Amino acid sequence: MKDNKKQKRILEVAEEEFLMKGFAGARTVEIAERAGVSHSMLHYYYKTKEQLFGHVMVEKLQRLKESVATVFMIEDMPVVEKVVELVVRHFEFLSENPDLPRFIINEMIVRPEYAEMMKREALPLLKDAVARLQRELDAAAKEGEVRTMEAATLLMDIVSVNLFSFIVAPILSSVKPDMDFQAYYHARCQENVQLILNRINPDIK
Amino acid sequence: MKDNKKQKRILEVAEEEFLMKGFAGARTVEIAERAGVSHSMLHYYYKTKEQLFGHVMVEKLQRLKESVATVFMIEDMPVVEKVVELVVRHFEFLSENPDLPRFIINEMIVRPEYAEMMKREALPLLKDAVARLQRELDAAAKEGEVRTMEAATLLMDIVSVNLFSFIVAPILSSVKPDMDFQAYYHARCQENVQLILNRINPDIK
DNA sequence: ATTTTGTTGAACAAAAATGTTAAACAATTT
DNA sequence: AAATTGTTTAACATTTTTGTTCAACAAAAT
Repeated sequence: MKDNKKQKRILEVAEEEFLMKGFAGARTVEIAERAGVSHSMLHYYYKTKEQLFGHVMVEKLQRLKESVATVFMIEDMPVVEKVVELVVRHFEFLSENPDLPRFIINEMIVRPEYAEMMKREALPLLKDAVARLQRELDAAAKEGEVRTMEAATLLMDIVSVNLFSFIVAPILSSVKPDMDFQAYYHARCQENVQLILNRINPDIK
Repeated sequence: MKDNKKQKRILEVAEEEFLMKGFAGARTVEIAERAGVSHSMLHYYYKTKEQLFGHVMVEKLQRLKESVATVFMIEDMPVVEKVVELVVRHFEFLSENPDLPRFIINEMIVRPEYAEMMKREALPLLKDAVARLQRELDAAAKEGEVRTMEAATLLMDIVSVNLFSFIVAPILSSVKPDMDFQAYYHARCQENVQLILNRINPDIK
């Protein structure tokens, strides 16, 4: 038929609702309502709330995977520049999916049944990425371009500073309601790049 | 009577349940059960789930305030050492309240009615802390002890790297089930201190 | 043109969760 | 000793939420 427009719409709204309110907080009737379809339609396409949630999860984990995959997509380039590129790309990914991390982390803790799924989906890729980065860092360290450090630690630093920039954004905006988000994000991304540069080589800049 | 032992127990369990599952996910019957009291007892002390949640919130915001207050409790001391001390104390606070931040951030987004309360409770103190730190940083910058930087940014960096160490801990432990948490936290705290030191003065160490 | 698929509405069933009540009794206070 | 407060049990009422069904109709596919 008409390309399952309504089914897609349900999924879209469900994503928003689940991300905002979590599994327990979201309401199927509200999802249907906001999606502009009848209550029965929702159950026509998705038997249960659980199933609908499953679809959202799969979709989201897909994006998380893509996020990790950006590490590989960076072609041959000096490791320092590569790290900067990594920070920026990760930051951009978060700009487009600002509340994905909060959602994932929460549902992993609140609903351990999904932790397994996430491990299967995202971990192998991540491990590979860490191993590659480690090799490059070690090589650069031999040349004295960067200090010796663990790739896993570096990645954690990158993710943590970037993530936090987004997690606190709603709090900051409630403090300063007239806050300029664009300017904030721009400044924050640069701050984060700086911080990570300092981290891999205290002598840079 | 016997010092409201049961009432306290209910609150304790409610805290755990709300922190783990959020307001929407927690169940009053389960709280009563786990607290070892009857269902009616719970409603005897706390009319509604909402009210019980309110008590938990107040308690938690109190701790958050105390966390912020540590900034003031640090006596006269060179600003660099003070910052190190700050990182360590904040890290220790998180060790004792590992899922408080996730809970607070979540409920702020999911239940905006509590955001107001949090602002009233924690923000004035925080603003004061930032202003004080800024003055000290500026003074130290004049002496060339640290680079010029915004106190708010520094605090954000501290909170973000510390927070993240805790947020990822459950994920890491699911990857390596035999992981040594004690060792992890110890290493992580030192890494974070290093990172922040680099941040305020790239020439240190 | 007919069959299948999508869609609604409205009512309804079932389940889950919250909140209430009353009787009985125990412990504590006054 | 009497009154108050804490506590349980167990039933029940209420509300909220999820999930079902069915009749009717629209749109698309065959």
